[in-house]
Amino acid sequence: MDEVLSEQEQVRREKLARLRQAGIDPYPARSQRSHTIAQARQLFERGELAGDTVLALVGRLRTVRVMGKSSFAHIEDGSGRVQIYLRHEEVGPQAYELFTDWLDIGDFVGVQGTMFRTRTGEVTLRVQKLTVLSKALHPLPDKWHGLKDVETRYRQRYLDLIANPEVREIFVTRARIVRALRGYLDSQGFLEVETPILQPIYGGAAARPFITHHHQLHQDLYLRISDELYLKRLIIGGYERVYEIGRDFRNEGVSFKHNPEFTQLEFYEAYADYHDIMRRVEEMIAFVADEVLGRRQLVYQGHEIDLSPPWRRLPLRQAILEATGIDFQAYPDAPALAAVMRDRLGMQPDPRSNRGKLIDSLLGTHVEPNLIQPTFIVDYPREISPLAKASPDNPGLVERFEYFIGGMEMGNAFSELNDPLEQRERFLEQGRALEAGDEEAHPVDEDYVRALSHGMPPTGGFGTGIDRLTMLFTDKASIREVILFPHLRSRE
RNA sequence: GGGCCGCUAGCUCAACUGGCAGAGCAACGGACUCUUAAUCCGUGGGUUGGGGGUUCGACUCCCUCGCGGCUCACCA
Repeated sequence: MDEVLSEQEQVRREKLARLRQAGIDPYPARSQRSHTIAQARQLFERGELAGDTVLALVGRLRTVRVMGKSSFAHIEDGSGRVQIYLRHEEVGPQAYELFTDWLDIGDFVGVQGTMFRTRTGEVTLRVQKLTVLSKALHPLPDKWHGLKDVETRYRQRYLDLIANPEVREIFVTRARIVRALRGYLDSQGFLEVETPILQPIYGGAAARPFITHHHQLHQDLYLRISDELYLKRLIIGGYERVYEIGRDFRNEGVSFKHNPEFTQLEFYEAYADYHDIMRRVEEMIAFVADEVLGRRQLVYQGHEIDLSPPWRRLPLRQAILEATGIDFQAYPDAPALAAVMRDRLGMQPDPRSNRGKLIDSLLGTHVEPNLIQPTFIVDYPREISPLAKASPDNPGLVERFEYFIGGMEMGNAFSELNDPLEQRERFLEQGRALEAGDEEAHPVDEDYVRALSHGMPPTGGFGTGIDRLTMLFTDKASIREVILFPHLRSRE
């Protein structure tokens, strides 16, 4: 493998070789650390360090200022940054030469010394001993402008994290959101479970799956598109409250709010209906806001949003009527609805769409972008909701809601269909759609129907995208900003 | 998949109507014992995303391929 090295890489390789010639291991296994940088600063600033206390700190060199026989630099560890100060007469000629000639910005070092304050007041470690912990062979991005190239930021996220501290914050916030969700659900008696990612039949959402293969079993398997059908089997099994936070995979287009793999929270609650779930969801999200932000108001893409319950509940029919003037109840079949969408709105609906899909596209194009404040859109068409219980007063609708914040769909829920015979009928309807070319229709899942036929209590279920919640809480317009390693096309 | 925009030194960006590819940071050499985007003097560094074409001459115009961004379609 003939690597073409840039000038700067060549220089660093030469420094590496010189370190080794001098008997210095540029990649030692062991390091000495008495405090994190944040701890050291705190102790010093509180006056809790005797002036002669020697601390051992570690970190990456981020800036270097050599001024003849003394030098300043900043090192950074996971907790923060601190300035270090080296004097030739204090560290000796060998260590001083190591610092000025063989080390570079980006290298990891260990330093031992005492804390003091410079004339300008900056807390600084006066170095007595300096060691190399890891030599970097590639230069860091510009110290002042950082790393801006979006493609490099995603492909080499570590550089993004090094150069752009605010990016590090995003993923701290993401972890806190997940922790808060767990905290809420655990406190409410939910059991966290893990269900299969490799599934013999996919289901629980309208999406094309990724397909893989088990060689020994000679069996095609699907990466799950949702956790739903397994979690409901656990309700059947007698757990009354279960949840799972995990990765789902959908073989669909990539966009600012879609990544092929994404993280979803789903929970299922026996003896709850979709009204109960709405109350729980608004309570849960408000709890997350309290935990993560310390308040229930946030700004998303310039919109001030208040997450305080109760959230608005708006029937889908009314939402579409208000936004478009079209009452979908007045159009009992797909061709009639498609015609009015064309004539009145100038839309060009896919002629293969069923009525439910047409209604859903009206929601997506004319309603969703304007749902800035938290809103539950309730009562969806039956034909796009094969796992939801029918509405008692309107057989064409189901007890389902989606919730929207900041113009984005954040999650989906319903009173779960627990009539096994009706469930089989719904699957058969889906099967016909699948055969007719709807690649996102559900396949028939007889094993799930059998599970239902052993009896599932009335149950409410809910799913929400962790990635989109993180977008909301970090004010990011693109899902790639909240996924550490978003999917990108391979190079070559 | 369609449309638009972009890709120039390790990083951030320039380069007029087609006329010698440049700056700052980083790097290298030198000066400098309280600097902090250190400063000062000097030096090197380019397949201008890949390939092809037009032209006396291409970063610039044309074709094509790759990757990315935005957007539409699609997508709970």
